[in-house]
Amino acid sequence: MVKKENLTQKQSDVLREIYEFIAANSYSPSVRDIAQVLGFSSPKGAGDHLAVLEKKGYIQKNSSARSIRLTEKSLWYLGVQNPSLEKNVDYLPLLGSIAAGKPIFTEENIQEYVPISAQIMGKTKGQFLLKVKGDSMSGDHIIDGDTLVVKTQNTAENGNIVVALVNNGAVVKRFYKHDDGVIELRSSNPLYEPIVAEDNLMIQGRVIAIYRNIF
Amino acid sequence: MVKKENLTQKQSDVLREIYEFIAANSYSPSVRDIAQVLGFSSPKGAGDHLAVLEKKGYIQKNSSARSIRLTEKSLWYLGVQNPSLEKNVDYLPLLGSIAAGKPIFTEENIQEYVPISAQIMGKTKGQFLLKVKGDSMSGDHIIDGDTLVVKTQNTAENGNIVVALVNNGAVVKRFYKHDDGVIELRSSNPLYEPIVAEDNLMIQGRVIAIYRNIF
DNA sequence: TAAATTGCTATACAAATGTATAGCTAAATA
DNA sequence: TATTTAGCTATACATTTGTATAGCAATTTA
Repeated sequence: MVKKENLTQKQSDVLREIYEFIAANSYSPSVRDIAQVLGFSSPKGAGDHLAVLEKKGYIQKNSSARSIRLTEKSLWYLGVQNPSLEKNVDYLPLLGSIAAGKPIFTEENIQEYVPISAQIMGKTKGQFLLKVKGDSMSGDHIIDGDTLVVKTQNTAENGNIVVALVNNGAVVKRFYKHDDGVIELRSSNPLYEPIVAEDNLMIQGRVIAIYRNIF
Repeated sequence: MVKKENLTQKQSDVLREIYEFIAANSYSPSVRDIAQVLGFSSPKGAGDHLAVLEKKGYIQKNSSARSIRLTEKSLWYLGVQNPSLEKNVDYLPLLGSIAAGKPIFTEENIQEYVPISAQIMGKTKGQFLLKVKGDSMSGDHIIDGDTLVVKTQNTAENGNIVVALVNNGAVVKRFYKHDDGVIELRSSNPLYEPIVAEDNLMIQGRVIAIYRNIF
């Protein structure tokens, strides 16, 4: 499961209501609009939530009327697309170097939110981006600097290219589970030895797409 | 020339200002915001223009603060894209099988327009997408089914991966020009013979990025 | 256990905002 | 020529709106 604990349930409700309002009206709700839908009798309740949401980076606003804007972070958090007219773009978090022992979707791990075409990508719920380091998967034509689109999942089928967390951090490998239960993570470059099952091996997701810039 | 006579110059100015404001702020201007930029000393001047623009179908609004929305008609009129999307997404044509002897950017060639993240792609002017067929470039880790992002240009430097039009259609190859002027298009898979210069060889563009779906 | 945070109610207020009234000039139209 | 339309100025006003003050209860954190 992806960790989304950065917001409380109430804060999440408020954020979702803002999204719903903008999706329906194409302009931002007022503080009182939010309070009314959430059942608050005072604008202050909603106003306090807005302040928290802004501090945590989920919205932007200023002192003008109806000036709330959803950030890319909130679009990813809600698992929704940009509410403004076109329905083609999703936002995926680009993760930096993933350290072992910590949840993968922590604040420090997320470098930026990248808009991705839903049209060529399909549904992007629970996906993230990861930069490839090294040439251990060159046999699968995945090379250093490539950006991977990873679908979050904690199991895999034999032969899947997965992102896994082992002792020394995150690795990209082909997944194989033997009959005796031993898990093997194979590089597709023969120069690299396979990693054999360890207790603390955790599958983070499956690679479903690759992006590469050629300069 | 497309007729754009449905609006007067002043009305057009007001409409453009609304667009500029939304593009800059991601929320609608107030009546007074518009009046100020246009140099009116009264909100009524701007308000009258808004009423006309709404009656003519260029905007929608209600009595709420900052509730102006641009219609598709106005986006077309101004020759712009949705201001909230324009920052992040460009549309690139995905070309089908390119036949020799015809211009590359014909209507029949364009299968669809794919929204592409400008953030990971950079400037996309004059670019197009092309599906790879065959494994002749597998040595460069470009394989069958990959989608190429191609920058339109009719020259290339040695070693560039280019899209070229030869007798039998479009090919993706590495470009080399010898001292004697002979042009050689090399596959990176040794199983394929190089193509040597022909009179009707035309460079269409250079490959600047690759996208691949893994199922 | 003490302090901070969350999540509100109730009330108030100044500023922002949409809209109305009245009227003016210049240009276009009938 | 008379009338309408476009394009404003000046002023006013009722809401809408963001925000502040004061306070309370429950929960979480230190």
